Amino acid sequence: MTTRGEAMQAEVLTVLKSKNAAMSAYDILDVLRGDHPKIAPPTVYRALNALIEKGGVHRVESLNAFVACNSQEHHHDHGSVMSICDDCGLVEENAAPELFDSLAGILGKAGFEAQRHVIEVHGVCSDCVTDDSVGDRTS
Amino acid sequence: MTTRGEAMQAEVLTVLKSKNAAMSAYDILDVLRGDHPKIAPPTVYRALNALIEKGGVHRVESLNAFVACNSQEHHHDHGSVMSICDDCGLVEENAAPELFDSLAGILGKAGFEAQRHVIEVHGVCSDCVTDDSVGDRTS
DNA sequence: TGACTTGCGTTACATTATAACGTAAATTAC
DNA sequence: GTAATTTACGTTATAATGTAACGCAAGTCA
Repeated sequence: MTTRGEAMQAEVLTVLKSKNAAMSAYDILDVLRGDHPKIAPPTVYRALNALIEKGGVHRVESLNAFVACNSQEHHHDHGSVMSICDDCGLVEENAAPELFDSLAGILGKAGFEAQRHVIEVHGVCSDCVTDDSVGDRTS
Repeated sequence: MTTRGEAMQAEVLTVLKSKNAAMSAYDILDVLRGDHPKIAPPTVYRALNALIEKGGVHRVESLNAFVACNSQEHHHDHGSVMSICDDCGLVEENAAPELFDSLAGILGKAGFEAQRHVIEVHGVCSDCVTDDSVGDRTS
């Protein structure tokens, strides 16, 4: 195990944390080009994959994008539910242990052995629900 | 409302139904090129989108692919859980009404108004769990 | 039949992601 | 300390997925 690459991972994580919303790999790439004019996609994808393995970043499958995992408690063990506001782009993780129990029951009955859970709910966050205005979508 | 395009939708659905697994839009495209040598991506995507609206096809977000909805009962109203076998590619829909109640509770507390649920569980299906052999993955 | 609407086919391109290769950095052996 | 080894990084190139936009053909209606 080396420590090479961790500098880049830290930079990517900083970029992601500067937003509450998901960013595409190419969004991140554009930001990083400020400091690294010659940076290329594989560098970003490698950093992202390393961060995902460590649990510091989640991939949002339904957006083909990435978010920093800001939750103090690591509910990765039980899994978590992502809520995605389609209005402002806010992405949040919600703990939901009983939901995973329920899932395990349903799929276990079918003889399915679960390994990875993708639970992403699109909708409108509390801020945007009460906000009459429209078109606030970031980007 | 016109009936144009429904022929293509029917063809796409037939292709999808010929597999128990998810297919990418370009997989479908390749099959359709047999009968339609000059077919292009937008034709396939338009047919897929129309089929998805009607409920005959689901998009698998975590695979960037599509499956025919083979369930007789339409649990789309309550939503459904997709199980995806990473070994053989099998994709199945599982009814899970109590799970959606649980989700509604969790997100409702946070003030989130859900509109679309993406619930996809990757793992190994019952056939592949009991099957010692490996590398059976279709494609 | 002619005016109008709808959406299809096509071209071109945008977006997302990875294969592959040479090399530089870190590690280990000596 | 230096050579051998391993690791993974940067780079180039390309693959895979998805869509904008335009002109025209099919259907609709007067």
